Amino acid sequence: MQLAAHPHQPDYSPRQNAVLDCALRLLVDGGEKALTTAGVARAANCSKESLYKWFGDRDGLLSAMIGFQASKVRAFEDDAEILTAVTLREHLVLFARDLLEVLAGDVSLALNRLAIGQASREGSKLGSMLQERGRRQVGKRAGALLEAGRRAGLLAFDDRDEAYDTLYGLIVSDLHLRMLLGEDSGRMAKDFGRRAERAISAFLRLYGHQKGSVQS
Amino acid sequence: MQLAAHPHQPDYSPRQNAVLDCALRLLVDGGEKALTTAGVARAANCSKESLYKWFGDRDGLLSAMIGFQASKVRAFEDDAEILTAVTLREHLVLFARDLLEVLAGDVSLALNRLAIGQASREGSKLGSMLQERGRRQVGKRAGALLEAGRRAGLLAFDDRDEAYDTLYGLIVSDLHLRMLLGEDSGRMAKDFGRRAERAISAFLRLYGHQKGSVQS
DNA sequence: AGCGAACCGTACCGTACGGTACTGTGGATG
DNA sequence: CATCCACAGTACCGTACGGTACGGTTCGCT
Repeated sequence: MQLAAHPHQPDYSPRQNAVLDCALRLLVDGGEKALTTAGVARAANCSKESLYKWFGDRDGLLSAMIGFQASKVRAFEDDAEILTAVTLREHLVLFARDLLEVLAGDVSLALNRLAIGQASREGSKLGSMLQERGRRQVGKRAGALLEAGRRAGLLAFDDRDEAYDTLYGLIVSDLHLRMLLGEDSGRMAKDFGRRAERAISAFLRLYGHQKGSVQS
Repeated sequence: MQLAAHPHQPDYSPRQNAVLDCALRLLVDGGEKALTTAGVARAANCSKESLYKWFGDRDGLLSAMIGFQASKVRAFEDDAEILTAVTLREHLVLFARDLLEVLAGDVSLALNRLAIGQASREGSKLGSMLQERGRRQVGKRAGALLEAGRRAGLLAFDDRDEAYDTLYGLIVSDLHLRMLLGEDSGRMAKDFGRRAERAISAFLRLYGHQKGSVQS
């Protein structure tokens, strides 16, 4: 039998999605402080009563926003093509660039700031939600890529999670945190290409199976 | 009269430092939401009026808290001893462990959450303050270590900042962000040793001079 | 046309917070 | 002892927000 596409997700109506979109825009522009129920209602041309009817309370709205945003990221399945040393490198670099651009996105930054702000009090679940919906998805794509590279004899590692952790660190380092702290993300976005190349070169030197290191 | 030790820092009185300590404790326990002026005054047995007299307003209090906490981290100057491949590795592993433990500290986590939460609105300056006081200090220590390693012929790199960026990424990866998002820092703290060893091994494979495999 | 559900707009309530003003008090100084 | 000062404690004010209630309107259904 066929399972529902998103069993865990309430999957709101188009109207409600539009409201969530407005709420996200509001959050991006003004931070969490600007995300008031009255503000969302005004921006989305809906009533506060409807907000509470649809999302329960403010926390419900926040959770819905995260779920909504996560539902917009496409799975980006890598088709199983024949990997060579060159194509693997290309795929890795592409992955690195995509990852950096996702992390630098203003919506991503705003949601991460929101979840981090709520992480202090117990039982917020926003952090784990973002972790689950965000990083796990990205990690799955990277994991498949690494696995394919190993099957093709191009990569050598024992623990896939460990290799992915190294890959992630080489690509991102503390750049994500610095952007979260307010450093201008647009200014550093022009270095993403060079950074991705650098990180993948290092990763391949660490985990590549061929003897001589290759670089472009 | 004796000059102040830190010209850039207001350098508050002992009483005010005690108040800042109470405020930090409050922030660690309950997050930013719990850090109210009335709460700080109650916890520190002082009056709100004194708080405003000493720190101006709430933002001044937050800045003072960051400055106060930063003033407590010691510079940790590495003495210029003769580096060998073994001692360099030991120093790097020690640095990695220290870095991880600092990042996992509850005060550090709370302050980073605070700064990130304030980063959305313009002109907060808290993020850059934390960046300046925190990472720059750590980076200076690491930079000196890397430089010493290069002078001793044990490391090979052109750009010190780039090498440090790689080192940082290998050590921390997304662990800092995950802790900021609420993941239990205590549970993962027991892996810091293994993680530090792993990261330094990888770093030395990338930048070590004893074997081949070096290029720009 | 009649009806009811969904919903918008707004007014309202309780609360909590940032910031200010006032009063009392202990302690130093002359 | 008289004076001054820094401070604690508290009461107070304006505001803003989360959440609720209610009247009016649209729209689909019978």
